Amino acid sequence: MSEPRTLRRDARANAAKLQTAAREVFLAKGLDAPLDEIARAAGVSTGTLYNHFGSREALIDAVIPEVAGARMHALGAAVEAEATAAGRLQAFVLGMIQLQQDDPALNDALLRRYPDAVALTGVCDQSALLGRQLVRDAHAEGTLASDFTEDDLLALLWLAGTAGRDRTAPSSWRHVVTRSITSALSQHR
Amino acid sequence: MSEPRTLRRDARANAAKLQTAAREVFLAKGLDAPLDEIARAAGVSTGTLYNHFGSREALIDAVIPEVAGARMHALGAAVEAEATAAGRLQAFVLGMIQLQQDDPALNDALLRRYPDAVALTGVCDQSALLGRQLVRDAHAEGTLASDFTEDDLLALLWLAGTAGRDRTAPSSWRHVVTRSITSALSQHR
DNA sequence: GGTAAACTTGACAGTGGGGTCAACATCAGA
DNA sequence: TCTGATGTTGACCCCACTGTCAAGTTTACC
Repeated sequence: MSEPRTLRRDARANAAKLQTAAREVFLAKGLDAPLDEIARAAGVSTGTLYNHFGSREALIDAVIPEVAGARMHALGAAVEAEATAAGRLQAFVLGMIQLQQDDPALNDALLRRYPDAVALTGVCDQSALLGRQLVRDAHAEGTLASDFTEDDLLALLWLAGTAGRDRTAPSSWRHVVTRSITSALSQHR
Repeated sequence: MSEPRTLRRDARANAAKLQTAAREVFLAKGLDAPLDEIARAAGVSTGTLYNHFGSREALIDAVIPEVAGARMHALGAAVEAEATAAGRLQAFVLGMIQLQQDDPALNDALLRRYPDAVALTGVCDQSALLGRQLVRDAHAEGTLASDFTEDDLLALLWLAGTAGRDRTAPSSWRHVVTRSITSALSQHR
């Protein structure tokens, strides 16, 4: 791969089929789905997959950032709609948790399980930055306990993501996690 | 295995070496350590390990409940020493988290990663019962928010255990988790 | 329609674990 | 000391997955 700038028609079709299959399989099963399965779903051999993408990370990067970006964008809009910094932070946290639960791939992305997927990592970095900003805003507004730090927010989301990945998690992990943020938000003195 | 009630001297020695090795390796690396490694540490082949114990679960059960029981017992004593139900609950949570962090094997046990290790599961059940009782006591005492349930406590410990297992966990997960219980304890109206 | 370049295939090797078994070794007791 | 019951060995098979490559197929262009 790489030298010829235009792919042969069949090759282009295969690449497209692979991307479609990858999107589906990744979204359904998470970013650690067997590449085998993606190749099979695309009706192509694993060799072809490697020929086109060379690594799991590259395949992820070719497919997931777009989806993740769109989802994050939508969440960003919902967050903006809130009137107060406290409201925005809460909307952000609940929205992120929702995204993580709905979509194993996004969850894996946010947990940074594949740091070599650079494009995807970029999307996550942005969302982390947004989260940090929301924490700062809420602090400035005086509606977030000052000992709830930016890192605490990221840890909270990490916990939620990790719990969401694990089928053996007791279901009330949600209570525990959300209590942590809501209590920090209601302690505005 | 099984019919002869007295093992040959060398066989007994091997079983003992295996138990010692298993204790060490399990405590150091968690209950999912390769059995290979345990056999090697005992100076014995994997066949011998299987000959004596037949499965990972059986080996775990032969070795870990004793340690786990002792640790839990010590924690129980420390908890008893507290004057109030709130104090006992807090001591229990912090103590459990400490145990989970200090000892991957105990952590795996409490997360019930090997439910077929029945003896071990028994020990965990007991500690769960103690936790539930402490929640009920604190509710009765009026020092624990009534929407913090027994299941919430178990979920909290599950979260802590899971975070502790994962080297990629952001370190402030501890803040997040402990805030959840401390806020529920300080909301006694 | 023939040919070279581009592409695909699938069998294969590698990894890292679980578990088995026929052949070999050792022990205990007569 | 000899023998058979008891134990042990480690090569071997299994699984699921990653990644490679020589041989075969298809396309694009003359």
